[in-house]
Amino acid sequence: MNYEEVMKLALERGFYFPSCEVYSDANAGFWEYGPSGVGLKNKFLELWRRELIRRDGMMEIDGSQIMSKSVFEASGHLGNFADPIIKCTKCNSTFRADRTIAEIANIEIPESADLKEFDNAIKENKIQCPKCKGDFGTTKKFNMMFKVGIGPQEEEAYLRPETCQSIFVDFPRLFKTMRGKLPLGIAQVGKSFRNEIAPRQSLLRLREFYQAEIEVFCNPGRLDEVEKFAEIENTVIRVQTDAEPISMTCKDALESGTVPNKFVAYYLGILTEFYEKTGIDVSKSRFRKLGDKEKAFYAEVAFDFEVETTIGWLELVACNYRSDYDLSSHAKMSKEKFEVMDNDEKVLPHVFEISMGIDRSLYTILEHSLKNDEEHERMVLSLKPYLSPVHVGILSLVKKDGLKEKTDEIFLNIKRKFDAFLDHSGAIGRRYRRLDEIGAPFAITVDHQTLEDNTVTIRKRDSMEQNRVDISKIDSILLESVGFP
RNA sequence: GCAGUUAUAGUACAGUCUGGUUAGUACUCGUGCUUGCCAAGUACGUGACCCGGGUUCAAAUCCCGGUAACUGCACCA
Repeated sequence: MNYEEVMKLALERGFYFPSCEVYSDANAGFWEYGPSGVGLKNKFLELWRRELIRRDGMMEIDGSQIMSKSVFEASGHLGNFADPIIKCTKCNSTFRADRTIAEIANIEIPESADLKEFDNAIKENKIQCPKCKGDFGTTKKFNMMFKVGIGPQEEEAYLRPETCQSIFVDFPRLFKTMRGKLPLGIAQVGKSFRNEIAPRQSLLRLREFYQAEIEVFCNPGRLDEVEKFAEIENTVIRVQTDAEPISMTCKDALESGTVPNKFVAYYLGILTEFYEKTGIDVSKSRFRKLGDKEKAFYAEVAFDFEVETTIGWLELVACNYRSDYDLSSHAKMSKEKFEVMDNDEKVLPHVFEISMGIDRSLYTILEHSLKNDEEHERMVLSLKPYLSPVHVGILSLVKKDGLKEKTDEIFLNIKRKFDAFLDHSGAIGRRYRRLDEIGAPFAITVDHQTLEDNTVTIRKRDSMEQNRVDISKIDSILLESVGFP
């Protein structure tokens, strides 16, 4: 299904909707999750924990969203996360100063240069607005971080633009107190904040968004000593270095030099296995190797995990080899020691990052799962059962003759074990359709025969097929069918 | 941020050009009846003119400003 259909479903069925929508001063780039969206998100994260965190023996932390100025001085975000920007005084269009100067006058000025250099270059080369030939105002820095004032003195601090900085600054304590050993993965789920110039397309470009980030700390001298590589060596990943993505096993990716070492190949492998289990069609995915100009300022090698959707390729995960960029800057700035012992060797670990955009992932899951079943005139959200916000609908065929009471009783018995939804009202078919749209894989229906022999029917969402089972079997059937793989 | 388009119930749309009665339709949603396993029928019901200002006797409708969404450009650490 396309973006519009997903949007309609999101609005009608409580997946997500605009924030503060009853007020006219609501800002762009802020959206909220409704009950169905939260259900999906929680289960997605549980899968993430199972498939990546626990599988790899990582630690998970939960850090502050507001962090001190020094953190971002060290991380480079105060310097590099800002673009030099020029604004046309006539038509108000905004341009990147460095790029515009390079394009028109063919002069390369690094984006971190003093702002006066840009102003001088504009003056000397008489650079004008490419759109309207108006004059430019002075160069300003636009920083994408939200600044906040702490306490009555309004001390300068920032909302984090990525969750991983807490992982870096917490690393020394975690390594010591949690008896860390390299390689060590530390993960975090939480919100990040970026003051996007043009937020667009609901969950796809937000100013406040969820990330699930993993930072794996490793000894740079041992990137090919990865025993667990055997687990994924035959896993097929899709890698794009040139024009088209190519399917290859992790082993082939490594041996052909497409991926630099076993360490990186291992994580690309388990990441692909994770996404396969979300129901996203990984045959439409690619790890796109980024060129020097596209990479983030901290990245040495970078692969973006992208998935094809009806609105084009979407970047769901950034996989960056950040080397010792972060730890060495934090060590320098804080004057703390970030080196650790790896066997007999003292090393400043390097970092490989798997930075996942949760909101975009959820959108992609919805788009890849939503099907129009024309034969039965219904929309079906074919979510993996373990990701569905509602596991099972509990329905009475009719309300009367004691069926309602019997249905209530069944609901009472399972509502704490499963995400169950009780529904008595309206035509049975309509209730099935509603459950189909929020992706509930099963519906249990109580009918007159239930009162006679204690059996109910279980309807499957995708096939619409129904089986009659004993009430005592419901628990074990659901347990098996909606459990995580 | 620039340009274009748009903004009416939960959703999709009509009405706006040409200002004037109780803002209409479909689906949805709620309650009853009916049927008794796939959006049926039936009756009743809930529910909206994006925000602010102006013009006018009178504004959903005209004018100005704002906001948001969509498309394109630019931006995307």
